Amino acid sequence: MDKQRCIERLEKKGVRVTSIRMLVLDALMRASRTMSLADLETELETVDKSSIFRTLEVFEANHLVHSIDDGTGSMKYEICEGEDSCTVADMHTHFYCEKCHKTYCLKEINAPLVDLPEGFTVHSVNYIIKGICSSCRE
Amino acid sequence: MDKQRCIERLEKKGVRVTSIRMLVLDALMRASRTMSLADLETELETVDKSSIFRTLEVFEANHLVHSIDDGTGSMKYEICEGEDSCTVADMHTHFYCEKCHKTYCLKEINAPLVDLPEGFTVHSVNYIIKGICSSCRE
DNA sequence: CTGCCTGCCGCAACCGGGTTGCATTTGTCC
DNA sequence: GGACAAATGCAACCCGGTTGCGGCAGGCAG
Repeated sequence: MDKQRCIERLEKKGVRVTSIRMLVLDALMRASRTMSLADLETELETVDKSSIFRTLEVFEANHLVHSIDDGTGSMKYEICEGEDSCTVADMHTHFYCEKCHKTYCLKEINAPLVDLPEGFTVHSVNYIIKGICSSCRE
Repeated sequence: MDKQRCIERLEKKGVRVTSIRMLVLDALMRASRTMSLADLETELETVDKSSIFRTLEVFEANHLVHSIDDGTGSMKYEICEGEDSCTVADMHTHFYCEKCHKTYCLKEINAPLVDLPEGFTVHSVNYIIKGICSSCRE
C-alpha cells in the first residue's frame, strides 16, 4: 500500500487520517474499476460496512471519490482523478456489462451534455451504457 | 378512463386484458411523467403492490412500458410512445429535479450516443441529468 | 352445465443495499 | 493525564423490490 500517497491525498482535502480511511482509499486507488460498498466490504474483511459507508460519505463530501449509479441497484464508487473537485464537464461515460456485471469507467469519453429547455439548471449528469464488454464477447 | 384505447393497446401486444392491467395502463397513460411503483400503489389504492409489480413486468416484456433508473433508488416506469418496441435510438433524456423529486421525460431530446471502444456492444443507454427544474427555481 | 386447467391476483414473508442509534474506542488538544 | 470530539462497530431498522403460495376467475373440453 502506498501509505504516503494516501496520507497526502487525505490531508490535501482536510480529511482526518485514520487507519480505516487509509484502507478504503487504498482499495479504491488500486481498483482498476468502480467498486461497490459490497466489493469494499469483501476486500476489507475486518471493517464494518457502516464504517465503510460513512467513510465513503466523508470522501464524497470532500471530493475524494464520486459515486455512480449504474442501475444495478448498488452504488459504485470511484476515486476522483483530478486533484480538485469533479465538475459536470469531468463526468465520464460508464459502461455496464450485462454478462460479467462489471462497471467500466471509460475515462477517455466525456459524458455528452445536451441542451436543456429554458429554466432547467444542471447539477450533474449520469450517462450509463449497458451491453456486452469486449472481454465477454468471444 | 379511455377503456377502449387500453383494450386496443393490450390486445395489440397480445397481452390478456384484465381489470388490473387496465387500471395500471390507464394510470400510466394519463401520467404526464414517469411513475414509480409507489406512485402507482398510491394511485391505485385497491391494488396490491405485487400485482402492480407483476403487471409492470408483463408490460415491459411486451414493450408496453419501459423502465428508467433515475438514480433515486426507485425505478420509474413510462409508457412507450411508439406502437412498436423502443430501440436504443428512441431512448430520450430524463431530468431529475433534486428539489421536487420528480423525474421528467424530455421526449424531444434523444439520448446522445457516444462511440465506444472496439468490442463493446450496446444494448441500452441511460441518460439522466440532475438539477433543478424550471418550476422549482423561482 | 360441469369440471378442469391455466393464468391472475392478494397476502405475507423475505431479501439486499443502504442507513441510523447508540455505546465504545480512538485521537487530539490542552 | 484528562476532557472533549470524532471515528468506529454492532445491531437494528428502513424501503423498494421480489417471491412462494393459496385462492379465485375465466376460458375451454366434455
